[in-house]
Amino acid sequence: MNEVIVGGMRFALDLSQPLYEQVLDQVRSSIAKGEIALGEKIPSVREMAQALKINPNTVMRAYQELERDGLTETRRGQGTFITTDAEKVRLIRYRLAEEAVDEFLAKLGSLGFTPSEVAAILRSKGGEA
Amino acid sequence: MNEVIVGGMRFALDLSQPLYEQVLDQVRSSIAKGEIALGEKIPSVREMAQALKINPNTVMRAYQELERDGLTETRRGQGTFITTDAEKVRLIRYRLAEEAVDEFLAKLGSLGFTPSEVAAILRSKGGEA
DNA sequence: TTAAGTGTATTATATCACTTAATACACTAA
DNA sequence: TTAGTGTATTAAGTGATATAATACACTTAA
Repeated sequence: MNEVIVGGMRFALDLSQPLYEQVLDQVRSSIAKGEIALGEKIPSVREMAQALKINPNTVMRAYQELERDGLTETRRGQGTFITTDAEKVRLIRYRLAEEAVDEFLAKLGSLGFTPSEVAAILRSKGGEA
Repeated sequence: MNEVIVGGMRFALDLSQPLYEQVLDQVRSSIAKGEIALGEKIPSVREMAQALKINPNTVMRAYQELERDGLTETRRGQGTFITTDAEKVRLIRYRLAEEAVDEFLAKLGSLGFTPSEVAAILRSKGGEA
């Protein structure tokens, strides 16, 4: 398994993807799902790095991207905090969903599947869709 | 644009992805869509490389992966040909679709979307879904 | 037999993204 | 003052990707 729980978030890092992306995705996912309360402090760069056994610079890269997205606010000397703007979280969550949908439809389209065929596949997988 | 047509396939290479993957995806897509007839010969490694202005080794890597997937058959001294096994093409096409669906559902799930919400987003995008 | 065109293999080199390491600085709170 | 924050810098290493230059085995057709 190799799972680590830090700041209420579950990490299972592997080598299939850049580490900073995995950290970024996990934190973003926790925010989007509302598993972390707005305004809450997330683990410091050093604490996260030590817990995940990766370099602080790698954690920094993930944290900086979160701030660029507006999902976190960093306060020098204090730490990194989830934004208190619920609307911002909602918008980013929906934007990420749209990107995933577009990418998905493009990929299925490149395989020659029509929209109704896509719907049929989805029904056979995810329950009702 | 920077589009190139080779062997009836349209290529628009960029730097967002490995070149060999882009070549692989394009050829595979053409096969899956039936834009290339079964048993048909595709451009030689050297011809493709010259047309796309990339290294023959890079084309080779894409062609070898196609053969490993069973989508092509290579005949030393003759060239690379699309498989004549329609069932094999059908299976691989569906396998790729399933992979895309699983990845898509996982990503939306990590953002906290329920299956019905996913369906709603799809309806608002791709027509009916 | 020869020549041209196939797939294939090898070796070397270069570049880039990613990651680590070590260190230092600015700021905040106790 | 001290410990814990975010942040910046410089150096180094690794692996994937891509190119370059050659060479070899095979097939086809002249």
